[in-house]
Amino acid sequence: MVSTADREDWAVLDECERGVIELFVSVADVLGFPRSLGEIYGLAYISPLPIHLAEVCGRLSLSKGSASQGLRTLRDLGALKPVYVPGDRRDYFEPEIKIRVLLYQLLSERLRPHLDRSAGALEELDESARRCSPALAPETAKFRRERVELLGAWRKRVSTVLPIVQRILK
Amino acid sequence: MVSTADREDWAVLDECERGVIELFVSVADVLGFPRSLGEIYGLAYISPLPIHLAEVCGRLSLSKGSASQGLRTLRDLGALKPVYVPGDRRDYFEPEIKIRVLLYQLLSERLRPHLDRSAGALEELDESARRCSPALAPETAKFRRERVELLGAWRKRVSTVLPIVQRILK
DNA sequence: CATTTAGTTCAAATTCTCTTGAACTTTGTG
DNA sequence: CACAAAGTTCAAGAGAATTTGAACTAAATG
Repeated sequence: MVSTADREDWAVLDECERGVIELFVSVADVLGFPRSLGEIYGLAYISPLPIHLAEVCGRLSLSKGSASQGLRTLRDLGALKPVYVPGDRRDYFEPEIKIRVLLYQLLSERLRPHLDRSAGALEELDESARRCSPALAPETAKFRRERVELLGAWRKRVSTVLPIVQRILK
Repeated sequence: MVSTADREDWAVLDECERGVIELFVSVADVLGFPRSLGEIYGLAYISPLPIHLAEVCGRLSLSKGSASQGLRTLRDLGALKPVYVPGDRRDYFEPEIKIRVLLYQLLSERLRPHLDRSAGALEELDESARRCSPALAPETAKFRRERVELLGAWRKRVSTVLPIVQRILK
């Protein structure tokens, strides 16, 4: 084995690469994702070939731990897709570049689970409202029941609109 | 003035109120807002009367600083609306409860500014790509120009879809 | 089967965000 | 005009989220 085997030196990011990565970092920020996710996706996006762990560490100066976690999260989100490279043991990834798919998966992974959880929470809330009612002035109890009902209506509305939005993105 | 003037004791939240507030805390979480915003909006949402600063501090055990900031942020987002109460110097707020309006304002305040900023960033990127081209293999330079162009297409697409979504929420 | 390489895991450290609380401004009251 | 009440501001503290790095597992190689 050559002496430089485990300490490959990766090319420093040029202006254009930095710009693209910066843009994705700001997108990650808006979406509430950690900076490193934006960096990794950005690198994948502007790289002509699939990327792999060591490259991410080397070119972005991220620790192996961060890079590994980041790659996994992005794969789980569907933002990076595994690519099989024959004769190479490393895991390569290329970016999903269809905005429709990206947004669809984002909505599915983030909003949908919350909507599902809240369905259960709303039922419990309904019971809570009922349980608390006797201790309250009748008009207060009524007001609360209405507000809790409204929450249910909101949930329904968002649940209905979500698939439509996803379809529009087509 | 009575001795208890500045140390009013507010009713402890009952089960139903806690439940509603908890739900909004989880919404805030999904949207990447601080917990306190969820709590304050939740309190306003389940309160039959407009709320004010001291009430927020007292019932949610938040500091005056947090409450003040939180109320302002929610007002800026359009999630809380100022209510004038004659003969009372305090600032009262009631919640915006039209989901359409809430979501519309959320999209406008969060996504729109980012889209606008990115328009400028993309132009610069385009120049960057051009500047970096001479130093690259022709096919790499071409690949980059395409990817940068694609970013522009994404932005356009999202900019187009956003108003449509807002209209659907009608 | 010992060694090397790819990748994962997780506790500790770091960094960043949010909250607190005290000082301050402003406005109303006697 | 002194005082009280409402609200703001912001530096410092507390807390949460992210990143690191070292120890680990798994798989390939000779």
